[in-house]
Amino acid sequence: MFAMNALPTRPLVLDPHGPIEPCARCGVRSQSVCNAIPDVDLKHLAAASVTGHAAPGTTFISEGEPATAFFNLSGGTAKLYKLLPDGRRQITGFAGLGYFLGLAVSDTYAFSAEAIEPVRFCRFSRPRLRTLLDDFPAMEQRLLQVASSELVAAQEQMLLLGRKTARERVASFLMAQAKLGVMCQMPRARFTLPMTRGDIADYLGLTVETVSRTLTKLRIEGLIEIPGGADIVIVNRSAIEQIAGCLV
Amino acid sequence: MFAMNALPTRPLVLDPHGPIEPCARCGVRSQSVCNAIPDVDLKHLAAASVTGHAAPGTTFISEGEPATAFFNLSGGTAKLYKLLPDGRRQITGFAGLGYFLGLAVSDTYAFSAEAIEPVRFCRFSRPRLRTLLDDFPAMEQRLLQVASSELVAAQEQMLLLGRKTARERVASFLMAQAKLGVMCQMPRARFTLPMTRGDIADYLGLTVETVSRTLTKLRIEGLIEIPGGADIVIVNRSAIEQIAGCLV
DNA sequence: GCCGGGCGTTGATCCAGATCAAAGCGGGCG
DNA sequence: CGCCCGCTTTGATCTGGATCAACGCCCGGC
Repeated sequence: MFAMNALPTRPLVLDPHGPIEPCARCGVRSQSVCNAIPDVDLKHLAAASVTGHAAPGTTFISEGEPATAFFNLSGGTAKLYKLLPDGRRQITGFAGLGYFLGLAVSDTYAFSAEAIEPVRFCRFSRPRLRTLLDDFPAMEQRLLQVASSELVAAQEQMLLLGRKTARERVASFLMAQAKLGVMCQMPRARFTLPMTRGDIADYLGLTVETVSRTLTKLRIEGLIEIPGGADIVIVNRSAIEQIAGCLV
Repeated sequence: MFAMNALPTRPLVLDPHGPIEPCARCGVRSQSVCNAIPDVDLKHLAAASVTGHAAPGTTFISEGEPATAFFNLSGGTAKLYKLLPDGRRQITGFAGLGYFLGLAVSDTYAFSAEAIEPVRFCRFSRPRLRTLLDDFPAMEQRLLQVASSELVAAQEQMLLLGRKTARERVASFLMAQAKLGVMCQMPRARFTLPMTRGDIADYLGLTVETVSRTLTKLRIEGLIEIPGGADIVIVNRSAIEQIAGCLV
């Protein structure tokens, strides 16, 4: 809950004698809004959603289309973006494991979502989710938690887009990627970027050329290594953090 | 609710025979999350909050400080901003009537808030609000609605900051200001900006000079008029909308 | 093996907006 | 009333990142 105590995280260990239901065996339930539903009620959760998938390059949510459903990612990564009429694109975020997609007040999606790695998801129709939320206020509470933390992330991104230099943006991005999925732990020194340079550029409000040049510069300075185009090794974490300009 | 039907808006008309309580007489209840609380329970709402105010220039929320309370604005306007260590500032939004402030997952505020017009607010301590939300799930639902729409606005602002030109940013800003508080109606052709050029610059990711020059250019082109420094008249709305690049 | 296309890098040049500088212009206060 | 200070505007110049251009690499299809 926004600034309230976080709900306890459900351990990944599964009860082998428990019900054999999709949701009970879901590996990402512990990381998603679904863990607000108690085990005994998982059948309602399973009944409210259908699973699906999207191949890389596939757009499974289109900005402006009627918002008929919500998605909960159970595998892969997607990019979320908005377009200007002339094709300029701003990626507003990358959605990974457990990410809940589709929060929107209006009747149409406010952004598009395209898979960049093979994506698997649970799909909730609007009425189904509404019913589910009415039955399980804890899930609504969890959604508010999620929305609040995304809001904080969005504000951080506004600071980046409005006031940081290219160098600071790239450093911030690298630190954020290093910390991905490693809650409350040391950021990983090595990781693989699932997105292209073009995606990074559209996320950071830069051009491909600037992203490439900036990464090269950091590499030449010995702050990072780039073994393969997509792999990054943070050699000097504190320097990158300092360039990033704040915690992030 | 995110993409669900909006809750009915409570009419401003007050029952003269109703209870004489601060919340019952609150002029902005109809526009705030408080209207999720039914009339008969207003005494709980009133008991959970205390009113306060902040003079222009006063910072009443400081980024990084312990998040001890939430605020609901009942008068005036505030700017919300984040700072970089060297003083660069990004205004993430302006909070007006009925705006709910303080949504944050962590224990500290993620942004600062400073009054730009005399601000009046209701202040909820965290435990009090938690109790209130547990007692009135409808209010939690309303908060999720609010958070979702702010998220959409934040994404729109990311598009602006990452991909729009100065001219497009200023035009978008003017359209947004024209539409402020005029839900589902025609935007006002004339309005007064409560913030300085510097604030606008820090909101749009530009400098004061660029904001000033861009406004002057729009004025010379006959698209707007600027009778006093703070007053704006939209002369050619469709042209401004077109420059803004999309609905906004 | 060869070809083609997407991605990434690097170089040269350009320009929108930043920076530096200075002059109006109110409006509050002594 | 007049001064002062903060806001705004305008002008001159500079520059970070965009744009334009070209090439290398990898990989998948034939």
